[in-house]
Parts: sequence; structure tokens; C-alpha cells
Amino acid sequence: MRLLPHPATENIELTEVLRALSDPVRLEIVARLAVAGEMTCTVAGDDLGVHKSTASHHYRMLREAGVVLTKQVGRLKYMSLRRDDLDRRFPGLLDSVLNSVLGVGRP
Amino acid sequence: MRLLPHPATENIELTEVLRALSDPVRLEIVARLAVAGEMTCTVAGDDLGVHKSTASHHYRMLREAGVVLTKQVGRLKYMSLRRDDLDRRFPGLLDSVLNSVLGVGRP
DNA sequence: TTTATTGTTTGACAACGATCCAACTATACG
DNA sequence: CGTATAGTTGGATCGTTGTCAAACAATAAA
Repeated sequence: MRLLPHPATENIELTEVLRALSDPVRLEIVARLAVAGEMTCTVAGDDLGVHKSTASHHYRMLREAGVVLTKQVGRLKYMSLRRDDLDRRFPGLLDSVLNSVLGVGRP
Repeated sequence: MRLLPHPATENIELTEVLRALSDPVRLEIVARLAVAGEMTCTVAGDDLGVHKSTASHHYRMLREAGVVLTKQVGRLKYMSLRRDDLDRRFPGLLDSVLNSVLGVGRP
């Protein structure tokens, strides 16, 4: 198991997070991660309506913005929301976004 | 006094709001409006480090995304945050963003 | 070792966006 | 009317981004 490169919590930038969340495809991915927790790229990207290379591009955007954490296990890559990191840095932001997308709050 | 064209509250899209807030210059404008309330474009755009036409471009982005309301009085245009509209549509979102930018909550 | 699975990379392309400059419009003020 | 003020628009430029397709890399399974 190995971790991919991610920005440290204190280096997560608000504008980059907002930018990352401003794409419908990425917002859908984030919503799925919020509901189902950790999941592989294939599952997260199922039926998104975009090519798998496009989805891969979005995974990278999310990771580099500090929104998701990705760890590799074998040939699978598991993504999960960096909820605690985001909440420490921008309190309430992710919750309000998820609330608007999902119509519910934190589980 | 006349109002410029704006999206109705129910037509404000989350991704467009996030996109509008994801630019540093626009975020600074929004922060100023949050602190000082209604202000003219000239005041809101003072010392932003960009050309006035660039600032004008940003005003438009913010207006079309539903973030600000613009009304013209004589040759002045007054901008203000659509706090209530945004809060009804995406509860807590603007507050959390402003909180992260300004380090304080709603006045 | 061959084959299948998982995901990334590279290249190409079109669209968008941030920026500046110059010209323009509209309103107000002498 | 002539001039200053407030802000927008159009053109040009340059970088970014969302997309697909094809090739690739890495790992697991047969």
C-alpha cells in the first residue's frame, strides 16, 4: 500500500478547492465519495458519462486540490474525501456543499 | 434606478457559484462586499492589481453566477452580495467561504 | 507466461478565461 | 455644449481545461 503525492493540510488553498468542486463531474464524484466512503476509481467513475481518461484527469484535479486522498493497493486506487483536513482548514465548507448536492448533512 | 439582468434565485447553480468564487480577484471583491456592504464598482475594484476592464469582466462573472446584485443609479453601479438568496439556495455556503477568507462569521 | 484489469499518460482539439489596451457609451457637471 | 467620470465592449494574446482516443504501465489471475 502506498500513498500518492498530496498537498499537506496547511497548503490546501481555498480557491483551488472551490475550483475543483466547480465541475459537475467532479462534484458528482465527491458526492459519491461522501455517500459511500472510500471507493476505487472505477467504482467512483462508473456511469459518469465521460471517458475513463477524462475521469482520471478529474481524480488528479481532486487530489492535487486536496479534496481527496488516494492510496494504491495492488492495482486498485482507493479514493476518499479529506473531510477532516478540509474541515480543519475551511470549517463548514464541505458540509454546506454536500448539503446542497445531496440534500442532507453529515451522516 | 434600474436593475441589471440577474439569474432568479432558483436558477442559481452551485457549480457556477463555486466557479465564480474560485478566482482570487473575485474572492477579494466578494470579501470587500461582505465587509462594507453595497459599494460601487470603482470602490470594490480599487487596488485589485488588475485593469479596470478586467475588473469589469469579474463583476459580470459574479453577477451572472448569482453572487452579486447590481443596480445602476445615475452613472454609478452599486454591487451587493446576494446573501439571502445564496443562503436560501445553498445554506451555509457563503458563510463558510467568508469565514475562511475573513476569519470571521456573519456580522 | 500469457491475458485481463485498473488506471495513467500523451497528443490533439476546441472552448473558456484572465488579462491588457483602446475605443466606446452613458451620465453628470460646468 | 464641452468635459470629466464610471463602467462596458471588442480585439488580441496566452495559458488553462474538459474531452476523447490510443498507447502505455503495473498488477493480478489463469
